[in-house]
Amino acid sequence: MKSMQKSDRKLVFDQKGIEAFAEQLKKIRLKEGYTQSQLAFESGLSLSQIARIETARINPTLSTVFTLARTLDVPLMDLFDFELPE
Amino acid sequence: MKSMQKSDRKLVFDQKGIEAFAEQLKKIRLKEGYTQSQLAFESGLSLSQIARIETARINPTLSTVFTLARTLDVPLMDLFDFELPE
DNA sequence: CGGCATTATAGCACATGTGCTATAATTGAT
DNA sequence: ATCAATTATAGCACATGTGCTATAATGCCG
Repeated sequence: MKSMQKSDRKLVFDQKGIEAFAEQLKKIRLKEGYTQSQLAFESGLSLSQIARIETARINPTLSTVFTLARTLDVPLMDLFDFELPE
Repeated sequence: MKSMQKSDRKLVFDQKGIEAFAEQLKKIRLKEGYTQSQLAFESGLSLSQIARIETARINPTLSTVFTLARTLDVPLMDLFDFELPE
């Protein structure tokens, strides 16, 4: 049969970049002294979402990242203070 | 009938933040001397997507933003060098 | 004004982000 | 090794990001 093929148009999922961000978030979360659970609660994001981001399973939206920055009370730039791979 | 109601769980769409980012992207795109069309072509993103981002109609993903930063050849931080509203 | 480039909208199909809930796996302290 | 806290996975439903194509609106220069 013909199917099960994925569409051929390539969507954007930058695994390397997403991993770099995951690392950065974790670093800052720990530095600011939050558990994933606390961060989830205080931000209003779901715990599963925090975990998925830190394990680089998803490609979060800007709004989500903005929420994280506000909750962690760090300048937005801090979350992006890393070298973007390739 | 009962429906047409939106789900009550609130998803994240940070209109203010998204607008601030839209502005920042446009500023940098112009400074680097790109038209939306060129940026779309060189990045591999669709032109409609670029327009939707700069008019703050959508909430882009990190991967999309990473692609933009690479194409514009600016450090990631530059795209986030603005004050996050509220 | 006319014509061209640029930007903005729109609608569809498909892929995926997000919340929710539950469960498993890992870690740390004693 | 046990117990508690923390982190990671999983699956569902729903909302929405993205590519594509086409068209409209705007800007700009002659």
